Amino acid sequence: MVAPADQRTVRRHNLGLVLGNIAKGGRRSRARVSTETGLNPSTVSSLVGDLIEWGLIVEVGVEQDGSIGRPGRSLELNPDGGAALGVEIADDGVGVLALDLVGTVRYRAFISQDNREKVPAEVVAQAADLTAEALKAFRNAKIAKVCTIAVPGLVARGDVLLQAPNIGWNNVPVLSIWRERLPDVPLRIDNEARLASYAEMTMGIARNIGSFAYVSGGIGIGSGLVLDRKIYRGSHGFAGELGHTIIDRSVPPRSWGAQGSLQTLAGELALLELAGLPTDGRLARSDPDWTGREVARRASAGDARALAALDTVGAALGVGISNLYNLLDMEAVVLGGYFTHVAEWLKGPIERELNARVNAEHWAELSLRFSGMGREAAVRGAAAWSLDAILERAGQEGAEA
Amino acid sequence: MVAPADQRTVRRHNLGLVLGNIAKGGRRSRARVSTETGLNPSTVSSLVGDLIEWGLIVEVGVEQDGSIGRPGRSLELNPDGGAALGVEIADDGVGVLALDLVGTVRYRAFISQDNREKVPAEVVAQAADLTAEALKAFRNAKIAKVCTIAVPGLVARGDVLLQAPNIGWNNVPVLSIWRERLPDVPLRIDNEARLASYAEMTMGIARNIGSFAYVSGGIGIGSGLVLDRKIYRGSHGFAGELGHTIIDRSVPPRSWGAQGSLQTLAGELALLELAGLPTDGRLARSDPDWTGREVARRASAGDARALAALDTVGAALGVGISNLYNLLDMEAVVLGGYFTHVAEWLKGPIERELNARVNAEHWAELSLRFSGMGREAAVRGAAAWSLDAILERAGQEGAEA
DNA sequence: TTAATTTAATGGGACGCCAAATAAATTACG
DNA sequence: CGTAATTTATTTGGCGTCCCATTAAATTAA
Repeated sequence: MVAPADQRTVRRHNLGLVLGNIAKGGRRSRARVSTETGLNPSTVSSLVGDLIEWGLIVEVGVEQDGSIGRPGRSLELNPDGGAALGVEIADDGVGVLALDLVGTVRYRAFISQDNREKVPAEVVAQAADLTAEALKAFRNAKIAKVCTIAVPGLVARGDVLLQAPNIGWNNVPVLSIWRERLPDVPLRIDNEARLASYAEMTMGIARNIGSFAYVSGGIGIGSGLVLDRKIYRGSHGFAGELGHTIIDRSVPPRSWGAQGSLQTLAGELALLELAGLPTDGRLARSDPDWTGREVARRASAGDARALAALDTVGAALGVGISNLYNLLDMEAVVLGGYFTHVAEWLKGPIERELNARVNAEHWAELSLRFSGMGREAAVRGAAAWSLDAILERAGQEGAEA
Repeated sequence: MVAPADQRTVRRHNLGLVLGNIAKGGRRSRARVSTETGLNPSTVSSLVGDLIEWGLIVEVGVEQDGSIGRPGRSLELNPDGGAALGVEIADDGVGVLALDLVGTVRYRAFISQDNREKVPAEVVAQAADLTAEALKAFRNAKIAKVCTIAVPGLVARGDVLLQAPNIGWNNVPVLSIWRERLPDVPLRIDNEARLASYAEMTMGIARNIGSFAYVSGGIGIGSGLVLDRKIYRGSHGFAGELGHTIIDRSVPPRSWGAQGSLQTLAGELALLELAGLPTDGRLARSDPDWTGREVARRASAGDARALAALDTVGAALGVGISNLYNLLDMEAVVLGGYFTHVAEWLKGPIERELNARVNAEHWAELSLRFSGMGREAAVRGAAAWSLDAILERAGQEGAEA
């Protein structure tokens, strides 16, 4: 069922257009907003007037670029107009990142701890406390706030963490725990890889790319799909389980995963075993960067087993990615997680497989990239997602009143 | 870049809303349109007035349902308001289907011939001639016409058929050949499986399903992805190559396809070989239903090799579909092509694999269905796609003038 | 025959965009 | 140094579109 449109619809749309133009393009005059959006100057004046009145944007002096004519009055998002919060619950700790409306970091914190041994409700409460702390970085207490939590598992209906195998959580009612602590901060929950992909799209290596997949290497292999500039979640929110995808049915099963799935062939444990390193070492220590760094160290030193392991893992990953391309025909794949530490050795075998298997390759240039955000990808994506929510809601709600 | 909105935007939107309501819901009064769309009765009157003036809808008498009050005046799409044409170029022939705006079939034809031996340009010309013939079924020559061609291969930029392995075509400039013959009929080209999926969504077994995949079994295995009620084409139009997806890297290569791809393991040729039937038999005869019917006949008769072959093929297909579910989390998969003829034997092994491999299965009910449209799926989808194009364009263009 | 009910059309008001005119602030140039 | 040129922002008026309230029309119920 599609909603009918009326004048308010138009206003809302154009408010969002102006706000988005300033948010994405940065400081600029009304005149520039007018030419870039295609809206009439007088309309822009009117829209900007509303946005200023609501405290979303501010006038910050005049533009002094020495050009002819009356100088424009610079508009900017009001930094104190809102708090965009991102929280990450990972196996090795809890992190928080707070952005103001301009996108500058106001607060950043990370508590290192092994969440596999913790009680889920306590960790969520901890995250809420950390968020409350982050909010102190904002003077005005009455501003718009939104928080997004990145979790390493499946989320159902946007409120319950159904399953997070790496930290052993099941059916954690994240939203209701949160509401007890911070009832006035709206919360959204989403999968870690999905939010990381959002970070790559908004401020990472996948800017200006319409459709891509972010593939994160850890004990499991998660992925976030961005199709036509929108996060794709699937009908029930379970999309992107690339690690469970089967690429080699005939391979004998391993102790840590399904037979022939990408994650048993290219996950951290596979790499460790192939490289002759103890797999229980990774499980014991909770540093997610250890495997990548250690294998990279050995490969640099010329360790034959490490090099062979990377070739094998890269080939498996290449097959998985070729399946992605053949199904979804994206423009790029961004690799994150442990993959980034061993990028130089993975690139070759992955591209070898892509070349052999992807038909579209002949016509379309597909691009393989590695994330540059390291461990922060998920929190940053979460905060960016919150920021978008605030801006979107602002444009909508303003038009109501 | 997003376009600014103004009053015309609103009018266009609401025109589309009214037109769509009548198109999808069938004959109804202005009052009903008003309550169902949420538009004010007076607004609906005004919109309907325009649509009638432009010849898109007509008033057909009054509603005589015996209920109290003044009876409504029935509105309906004007059957003679447009011609929606669908053409299919398959390996075994060329078909055409013409719908009027109400969706009733006005013309239907199929020329049986082996297109592998034909010159591509001639076949396209043939299709154009057939379309010209179909147009004679419409009295008014000045109505809106749109034609969509379904082709068994990859289409680039919506105008060139890049590659159709089953009929051996490459780089056929379909659109320009068409323009020489029928310059006044706008043409769209798309992949056969993609259009078949559209048919399943609009009038087939996938009605009311938001996200699903149509998987078509032939010599190759093609698929059409519908995500959130929209056909997904990918960045370059190559999405849905499920057949090229690797599910069993370790399997020895076959003569007819890539090593371990779904299509070498579950395509027609694999089934024939496993069932002990000659594969060159299928290639020689150009009846796409032969394999399915023959194997079904043997399986019904208790032929052990045929039964074993179906089990093997079903298992491979099950793995391929489980990969689809794990990646895209759809609500259903619709099987078409030769699969429909052997549905009863495939269902078991497919569901076995899904059960074992799809994680989401625990929470979401996924559904496996078989197409009921047979060979007509693609043409019907093509015609339906044309119909939608006409209606959409009508709403847009009307508002311009 | 009258009342009740439902449908469709009509007129007035409000909203929001655009276009044109006006005011404001700066540079360019004789 | 003063005027012209240029660009920015605002104001005013007109127009399109939707909604609301009213009226007219067409039917059933009593």
